[in-house]
Amino acid sequence: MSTAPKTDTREAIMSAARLTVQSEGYNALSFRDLATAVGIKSASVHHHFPTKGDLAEALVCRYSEDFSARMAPLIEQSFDEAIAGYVALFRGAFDGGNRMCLGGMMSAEVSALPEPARKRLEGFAQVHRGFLRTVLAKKHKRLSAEALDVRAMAIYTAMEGAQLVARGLGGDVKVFDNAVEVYRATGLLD
Amino acid sequence: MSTAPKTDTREAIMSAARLTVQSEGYNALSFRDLATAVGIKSASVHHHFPTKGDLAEALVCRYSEDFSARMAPLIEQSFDEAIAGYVALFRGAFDGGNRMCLGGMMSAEVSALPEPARKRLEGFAQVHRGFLRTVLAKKHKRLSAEALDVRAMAIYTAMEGAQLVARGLGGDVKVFDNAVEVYRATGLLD
DNA sequence: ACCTGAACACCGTTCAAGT
DNA sequence: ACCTGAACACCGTTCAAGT
Repeated sequence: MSTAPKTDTREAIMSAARLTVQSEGYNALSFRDLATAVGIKSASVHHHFPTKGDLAEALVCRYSEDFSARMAPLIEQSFDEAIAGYVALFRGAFDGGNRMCLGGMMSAEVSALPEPARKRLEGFAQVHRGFLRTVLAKKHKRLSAEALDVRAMAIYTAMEGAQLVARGLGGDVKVFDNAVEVYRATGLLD
Repeated sequence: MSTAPKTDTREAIMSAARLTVQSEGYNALSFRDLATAVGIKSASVHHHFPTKGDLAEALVCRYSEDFSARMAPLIEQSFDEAIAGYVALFRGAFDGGNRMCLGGMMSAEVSALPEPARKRLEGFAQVHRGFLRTVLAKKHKRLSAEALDVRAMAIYTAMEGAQLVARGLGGDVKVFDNAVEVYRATGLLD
């Protein structure tokens, strides 16, 4: 297999870092805490990720891949099911800890990111736009490619906002659910 | 007058801190940089704000007041004008630097905030809910108070999301404008 | 009341050194 | 290749000391 066990130190660092970024933020991420979590010393983390910015880039890249993989099976489903599944991916952040989409968190902290990591953030937005464009295209056969893209992005931004605000209010899933229900009722998710 | 000149050190600290939080984030805010900006020493900042958390609380509180003051004149206008004015308040963040709503930024970094500051964040959400509820009530005479509240919050979350994502994509106002246009076209802002 | 220098335990990063 | 201790300039915070 080309995909080895992959339970090595580098993977352990990324795994621990991802959770911390989602719950505390990138600026709150510490190489020393990370090192302690995986059982090495702070200086050793730099062997796998020369700078914190390099780790940020790897994290956004990996998160995009993971999100993409979880959206993939939804494409074959009906429009309503695909949208519901997409919403569920964001809603899942509230299960077990007040986490947040890593893309949304990094968007807030973009000023701390080096250029390569910012590019990955654009890639993350592309992943959402691409998925939603495909889903929307099923239902809106007459919309132009541009119109589908713009509409796709609006759904993505609305989901990030519902998650951001609900998180700020103590991880109140009700706030998230209520917002999504209005999105649906008013037609944003049609 | 009860409102004195107010150009004292405390105000200077809050003013500088607000801009830094909006552009870099709360976790990136440094007491030492703040001290340098206002011409005192790091330890002196603690005389005005004992802890960083106290400063956070004061910042969210003040920001809520300012936002509320800027929304107030919109209430007397027509529904469309009020919504347009509300959207403009969020759009203004992109003028001069890639800033972000302080409430949105603090929502992402909520884990770093002490309880009193989190309460102020709830107050900030209340300010938006209260304003939008009043505006929506003009148009939707038959909606219940609860329905108006939920709808108001959904508009607030959608605006925060459009700003968050646009900021993440390099402060691209086009992303923000496009998202708002879809919000409007689909009926979320009706 | 308002400010300060010095100390504390933190932070990312670098580097020479180990295996 | 992978790890380490020690050093650097940073961070929030505390405190005794100044005016």
